[in-house]
Amino acid sequence: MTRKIDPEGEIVTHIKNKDLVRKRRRQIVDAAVKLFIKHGYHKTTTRELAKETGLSIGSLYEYISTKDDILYLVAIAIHAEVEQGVKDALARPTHSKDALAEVIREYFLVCDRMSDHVLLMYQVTHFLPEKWEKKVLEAELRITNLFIDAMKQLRVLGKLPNLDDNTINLIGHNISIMGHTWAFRRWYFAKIFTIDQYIEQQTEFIMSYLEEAKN
Amino acid sequence: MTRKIDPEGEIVTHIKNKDLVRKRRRQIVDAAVKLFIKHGYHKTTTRELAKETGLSIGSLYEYISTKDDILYLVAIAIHAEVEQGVKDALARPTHSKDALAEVIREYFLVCDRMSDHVLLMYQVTHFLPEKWEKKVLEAELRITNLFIDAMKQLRVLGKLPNLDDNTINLIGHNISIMGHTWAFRRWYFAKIFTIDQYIEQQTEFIMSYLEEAKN
DNA sequence: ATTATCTATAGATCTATAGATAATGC
DNA sequence: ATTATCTATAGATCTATAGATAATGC
Repeated sequence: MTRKIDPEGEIVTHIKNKDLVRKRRRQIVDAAVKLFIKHGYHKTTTRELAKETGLSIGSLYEYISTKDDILYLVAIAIHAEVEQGVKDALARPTHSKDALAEVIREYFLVCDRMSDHVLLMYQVTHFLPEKWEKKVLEAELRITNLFIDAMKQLRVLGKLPNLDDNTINLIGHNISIMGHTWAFRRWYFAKIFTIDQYIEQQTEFIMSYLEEAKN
Repeated sequence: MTRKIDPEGEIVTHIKNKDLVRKRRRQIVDAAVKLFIKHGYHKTTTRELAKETGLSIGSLYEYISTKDDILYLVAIAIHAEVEQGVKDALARPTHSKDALAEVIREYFLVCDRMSDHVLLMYQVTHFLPEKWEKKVLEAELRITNLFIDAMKQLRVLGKLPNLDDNTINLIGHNISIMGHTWAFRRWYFAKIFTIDQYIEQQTEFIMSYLEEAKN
């Protein structure tokens, strides 16, 4: 079920050894995430990237063909990590009586852990070459769909009111964005909430709508 | 009441004529907004900015002292425009029986008109020198506070349940961000909603919480 | 022999300023 | 005389590649 995403196959390289390519690109992504978060994409130079990766610039350019490629690798890696986090939560047996709340909670915790990454995505997605921007938006949508599907399942079970699809879609996106919101409004929220309080309040907000509509 | 914000006083210039400074900076901002939206801040060169503004680079640099200054002028201008839009809505006599819904509606419409600007802000706020980033976040907070104050007023009038301040703050931020959401998830929402439908649905979402809590 | 890595640098910018020129006001 | 504007360019990068060197496998 957990479809393996292999985006790297699309970035050209002259290196024959596939495992090596994977390994080096992982190094590149790790270095890039660190530097992009610190200085942003545009202000990070390929030289700095090479240095942080531990390769020479020459070698770096054997594994990618343009600086944009690195941005794409980073974007995909971040989305994959968030997606995995949510999927893990979905796979785990639910202790809470409310499965949806459980998923929301795990997702918000992922967003909390990865808030620098979330901010980075908002900064740079738009700078990807169109073809790759599309891929990244698809990844984003895949995550949102995890919430939407969870709600649709509950709807079938009669545990949720019979909302129409568009409304459920909207709620899914709202959940997704409320996670991001914790990341990019942390400068404010951290003054009045812990992450747990934030989760509790937002969950209540979402649930109250889903409950009320039931009647 | 409508406090005049004069951020420009803080950017140094050798030009004596205050009116001229205002005029030229307005030109600069107009050019910059256009180019930044099109190519992003980092990829827009000072030469392009000068050309679009109609000044030589030399002259451009008489009105600002670094490229960052231009970003700051742009950020403040955009926030001022959004803030003004919402304030206008608040000042207007309410026809709707629900004052809050009216304000939300106008705000969302502003976000719809200015969605490119909203996206731009998410890209660049973090690249402002710290002192100015702070100013921009304050501007953002001022807008959010318009919603929060509107709700607090309703609370006093007994038209809203007696929610605690933090909860109202959170709802205020949610409203603020739902406006932005239309901008940065337009690629998806435009497929399933018109802006009017989006407003209606999100308003219902917010209101249902405020109503329910009343009981 | 083949594959991976490195050094050195071409070539293309980009920001910001110095110093010269034009416009404005007394 | 003072204020505003322009031209020309210094000085500093930055991406990407060519061609040389080192490591690996038969």
